Amino acid sequence: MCPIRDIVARISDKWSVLAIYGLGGYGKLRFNELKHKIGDISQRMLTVTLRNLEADGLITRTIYPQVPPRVEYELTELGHSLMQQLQLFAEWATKNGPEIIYYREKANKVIKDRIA
Amino acid sequence: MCPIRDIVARISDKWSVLAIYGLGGYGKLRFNELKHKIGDISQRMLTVTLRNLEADGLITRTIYPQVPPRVEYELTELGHSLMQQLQLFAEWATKNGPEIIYYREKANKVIKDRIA
DNA sequence: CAGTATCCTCGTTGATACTG
DNA sequence: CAGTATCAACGAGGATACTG
Repeated sequence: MCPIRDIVARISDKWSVLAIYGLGGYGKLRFNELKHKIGDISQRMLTVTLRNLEADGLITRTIYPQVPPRVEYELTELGHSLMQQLQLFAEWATKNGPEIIYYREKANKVIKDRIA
Repeated sequence: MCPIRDIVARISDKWSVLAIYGLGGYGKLRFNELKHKIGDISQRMLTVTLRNLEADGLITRTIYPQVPPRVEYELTELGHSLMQQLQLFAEWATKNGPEIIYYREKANKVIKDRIA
């Protein structure tokens, strides 16, 4: 319905963000290189995520007809634009994250106290 | 592990964003007022979402000891700060959303063509 | 190497019913 | 009014095995 809600849904996906960050920070990457940068992503989810990002015009997928296969992923201009937005948000999170964590732990403590 | 990832996870939640937007746009709101603004959220999910946001110090929850009960929710300063970040992102989405939608539909078309 | 195909689990969500 | 409690369903996501 709402277009913004639609975009946010795709963007807010954990794996999408990590993939974009990976490509944004290192430029062109092969499948397993990116997988290694992200670390704890399954092969399946990386494939799905990359296909979605490609369908949205955020990354390009270049296949080199070799054996063994070589596929490289890279942010498009649109992808870089999004990356910059994410970067802005990351700065906010870095600055305000500790305060949120502080409140969150304080709330947890209350719960623990109730149990005890 | 990563604190940013942690914050993003909470922020990227669909209902959290909509609740923050509701409170950001209308100021102080009662439970059912907010529920109505959001529209398609279940009572349960609104309760859960608001509790989480409260625990993170993003909103305040004020109970007025009356019958029937009256509870008001409002963004904290931290919540407003986050709201501004979301606003920035919304602007980006408004500007670039159509392009993403365009690519996405084009990709869907290809898939449909393959099936046909 | 870069996937695809399958299965299976686990968490999130929604519906429903009840309450201070 | 503003919840809480419970349950059931659904789908995202992980593990594994196979392939061009």
